[in-house]
Amino acid sequence: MRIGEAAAAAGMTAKTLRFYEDSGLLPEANRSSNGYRHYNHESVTRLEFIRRGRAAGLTLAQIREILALRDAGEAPCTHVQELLEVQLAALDQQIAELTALRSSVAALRATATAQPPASCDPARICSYL
Amino acid sequence: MRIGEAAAAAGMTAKTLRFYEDSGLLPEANRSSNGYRHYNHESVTRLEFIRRGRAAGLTLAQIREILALRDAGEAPCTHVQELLEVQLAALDQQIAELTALRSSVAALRATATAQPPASCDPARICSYL
DNA sequence: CTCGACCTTCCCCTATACTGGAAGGTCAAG
DNA sequence: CTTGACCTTCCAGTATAGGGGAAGGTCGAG
Repeated sequence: MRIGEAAAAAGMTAKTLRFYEDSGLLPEANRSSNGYRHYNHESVTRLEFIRRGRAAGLTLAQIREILALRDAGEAPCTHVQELLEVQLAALDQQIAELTALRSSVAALRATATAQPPASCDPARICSYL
Repeated sequence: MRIGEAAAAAGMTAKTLRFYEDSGLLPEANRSSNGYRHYNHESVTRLEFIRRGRAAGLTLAQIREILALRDAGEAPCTHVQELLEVQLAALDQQIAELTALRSSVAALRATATAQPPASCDPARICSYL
């Protein structure tokens, strides 16, 4: 299949496929005599792998690393597990920080709501914020 | 205090402070007669707020919006309160999305961990990801 | 034979959040 | 008086993940 079809099958654009090829996530595509890239089912599987990795929050660099291991004939499973552990820890950290920030903003709102309307003088900086 | 000292106090670089000023996250700094910016404790508090927001995954645009509420001298307080509500909702949304992503990654890890090593066939893309 | 939908390469642009470095001014210490 | 550590502005580059659009080649349908 040609690039547009493969891209659609993987839920991406042709532009993205060329970008992935340039970025080393895809091998250089086979070309027909007219120079068109063509892809097979395996290519689409690889693209879906990339898409799922992105959806899981992996960077293209991380995905490239996994694919490189696979292409070298080495089972990436241990490496994938390590990457997932790292990703989980990062997410936990991020969620904790965001939750703390939410508390801060909620406190601001609580203070703002508790202010008597009379203190809301447009000429003043709303100091409770 | 001068820019380097304020930056160090907030765990940033002087470059970043100038960038934040240009980006509208900091008001134009007061200058000494020699043109040096100078800052006070309040400035550092603001910088720390920004840093916490960044650590929590907020964009500078989001932080700028929250800070604009702090600075909203002319805004009617009801409007300020509305904006705080919007910010809170945005934070809740962001926390929900991160939490969903975390579940997704945790599920991937669980599947990966449960895979018998024998199924990690180099000829296959790790199908559990 | 032309039309439209594809495809190609090429280069530049987007947004985010800085970072580096050049060229020059300021200031306290030795 | 010079040195070095600051500070100033301005211009340019980095990394990420693509997107826009030009200029041109290819192909099946009408």
